[in-house]
Amino acid sequence: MYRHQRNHTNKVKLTIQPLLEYFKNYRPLSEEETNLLTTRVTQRQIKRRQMILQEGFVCKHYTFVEKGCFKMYGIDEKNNEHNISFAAENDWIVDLGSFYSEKTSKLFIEAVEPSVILQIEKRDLLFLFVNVPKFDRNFRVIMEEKFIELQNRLLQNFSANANQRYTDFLEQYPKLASRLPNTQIASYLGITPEFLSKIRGEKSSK
Amino acid sequence: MYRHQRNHTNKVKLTIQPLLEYFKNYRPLSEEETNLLTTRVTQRQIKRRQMILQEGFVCKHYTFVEKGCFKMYGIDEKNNEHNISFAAENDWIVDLGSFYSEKTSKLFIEAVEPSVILQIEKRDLLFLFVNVPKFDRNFRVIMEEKFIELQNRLLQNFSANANQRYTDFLEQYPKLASRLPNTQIASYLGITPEFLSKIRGEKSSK
DNA sequence: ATTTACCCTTAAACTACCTTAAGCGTATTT
DNA sequence: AAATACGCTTAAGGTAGTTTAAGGGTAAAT
Repeated sequence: MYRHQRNHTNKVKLTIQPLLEYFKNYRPLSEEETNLLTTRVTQRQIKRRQMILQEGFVCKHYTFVEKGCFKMYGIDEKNNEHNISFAAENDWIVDLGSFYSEKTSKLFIEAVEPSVILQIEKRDLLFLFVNVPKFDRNFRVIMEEKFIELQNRLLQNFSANANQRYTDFLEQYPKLASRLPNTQIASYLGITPEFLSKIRGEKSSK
Repeated sequence: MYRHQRNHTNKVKLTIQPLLEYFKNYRPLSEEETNLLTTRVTQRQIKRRQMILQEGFVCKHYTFVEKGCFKMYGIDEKNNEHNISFAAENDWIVDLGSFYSEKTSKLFIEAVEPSVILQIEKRDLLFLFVNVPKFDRNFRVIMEEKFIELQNRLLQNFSANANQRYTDFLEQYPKLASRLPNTQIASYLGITPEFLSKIRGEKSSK
């Protein structure tokens, strides 16, 4: 009964372990660094379809996904959603532009599954960057990885057709592909759900 | 006559000043840090259309543009070029994925103007990251900025049509727009030169 | 100085992908 | 348990952008 660990907000008993494990892929944190981090993150339980960022608001948190899955998307003038990214377990999600500039975001971040997250506010993250050089190091590497991923995606969007992009998505993110509805995948690929359905029909008939 | 400062390679007399000025936008380098950097960069003069990276080779250098302009692009199976990015004065250009993984690149980096660059090799950059925390800091911030820029571009490619994208490009990069041929801009926008020409015709007739 | 390569444009035929609409099955909410 | 919203599919008609081809202008290479 997780109700027992809930207070009147959506905060839950803090377990930072997954984040520490995650950092072991980079430069692992010392005990002291862990303590500095622990006092500066907040753990939250998020319901399906709950938004942790809405268009018109400033993105106040850098979010680490412990459990569940999120999508970040923008809405165009015809009211179509366009998925910029997904984030499942052990991944980050944030509108970095809004977070640092403190300007209102044009994006939404929404849970596609019931989720548990760790959040850091800007002042706390800056504190860590200033006082723990290892955070500069780790986040430099993390940002480099994210940048490479994003650049590959951009190139693929230019040079491959929808069928190719879908095929490659299935290969590259099999776990995401199996836990997300096709509508969400279509939006990520930059096509309509109807067209994805057609592609799927053609593929399976082969 | 710059011939006097050239040796048998394309190296020229080292002037690192523009890079130091550039770092003043972040955490400026001390004299000692400047010395460490200076011994680890190589300055080169690059001719128009000369390539500093070709598909099938490992990207060995992190490149800072002192003068001139470069494009990075991929070629699809129909032999069409797709411009991923441009870099003019005081900007970086590198296939980050290939640079760090040391796997062969799928990209080309080519000078679109006669250029002067500073290049750092991987072992030297890693040396700087390890020995000068300020480099971790500066490149973390640089990567964050690059990531934000790229993410905005991806979103725009999904949510705006070619006309919009072209209009926004002219606004956002007026200097690039005036020094690049339209064929290169079309490739960056993800459309054919013919279609860009049509868009331009429609715009100017208004 | 001449040649060659590149750049821009126009236009007609073509295609990948979108729009709209409708029907059906299955989660989710009440 | 019923109602509602969501997800997937099919299909017809529409549009943004491509392809191919051709001509003329300008910059680069020899």
